[in-house]
Amino acid sequence: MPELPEVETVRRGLVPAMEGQVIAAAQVNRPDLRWPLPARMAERLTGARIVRLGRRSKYILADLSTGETLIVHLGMSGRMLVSGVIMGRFHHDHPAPAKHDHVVFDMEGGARVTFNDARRFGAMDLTPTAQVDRHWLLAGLGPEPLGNAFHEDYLVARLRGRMTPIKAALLDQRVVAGLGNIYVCEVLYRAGISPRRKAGRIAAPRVAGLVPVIRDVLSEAIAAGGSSLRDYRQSDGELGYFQHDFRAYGREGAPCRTPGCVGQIVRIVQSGRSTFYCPQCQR
DNA sequence: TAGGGGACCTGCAGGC
DNA sequence: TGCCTGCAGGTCCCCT
Repeated sequence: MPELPEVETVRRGLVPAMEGQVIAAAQVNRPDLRWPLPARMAERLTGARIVRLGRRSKYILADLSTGETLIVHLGMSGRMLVSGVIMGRFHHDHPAPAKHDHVVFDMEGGARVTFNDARRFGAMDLTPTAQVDRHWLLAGLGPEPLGNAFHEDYLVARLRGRMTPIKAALLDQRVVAGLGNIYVCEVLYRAGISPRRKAGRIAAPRVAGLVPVIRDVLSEAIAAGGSSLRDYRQSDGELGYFQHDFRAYGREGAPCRTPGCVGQIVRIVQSGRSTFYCPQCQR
């Protein structure tokens, strides 16, 4: 799935087409995504202006003039595709409907935003904007990794005593919100920490050292437009480029890129998820 | 309470 | 060419 950098890239791609614009029509083609879409969603969205398009973790949040916020999660294969905008100008040419186009937003300005999700792991919900932080999907999330609440002391304290592998601990959205399988692999590779290590057994200075690495990896990925693997595309259909910078993920059998290391990247399975790391230099 | 694994759904790649 | 199998970026839920 799109992880934080991919979701942020999608959000930025949607801003010109959606922020400040009125939803002229919303069409629900299939209401049974991961969970059923909210009741009368099309009616509740039609005529609403999107006041602000934000993000929390891997969720896109569209604050509406009606006092509600539309929460969108892309799941593993969800896309928000924009049509009808070329070089910042609106027109009314849209591609033919495609399989898995589950929700379509026609904006008053002429843009069309289509939510397409083959695997239907994605989700949408509507909730009062004033209470969005208390929504059950968002209430338990940890701090944003690029925000001020995520710092060295926090992470050291949060992982103290935890006997789960560091890989699983960083994937825990209650610890830090927005990391997924790919970027956790990259972070641990750059930090030189084995994904098998028990989180609570890693020395505090090394745990603290994860914070700037996490920030760097995510910032670089956002700057590159995310990474395009299998299902993910940006909102304009373009590919992201960060996958070209992967040092561990997907490189099973390839030589380690750490200077002076003669090891090879190996793939193991942790909690049913692929983990890529170098056993030589990740300790 | 924490941790591990299964399930959800569909498309794609690779092997036969 | 067609069928079968395994795998995939997330996250909830159940069991231990």
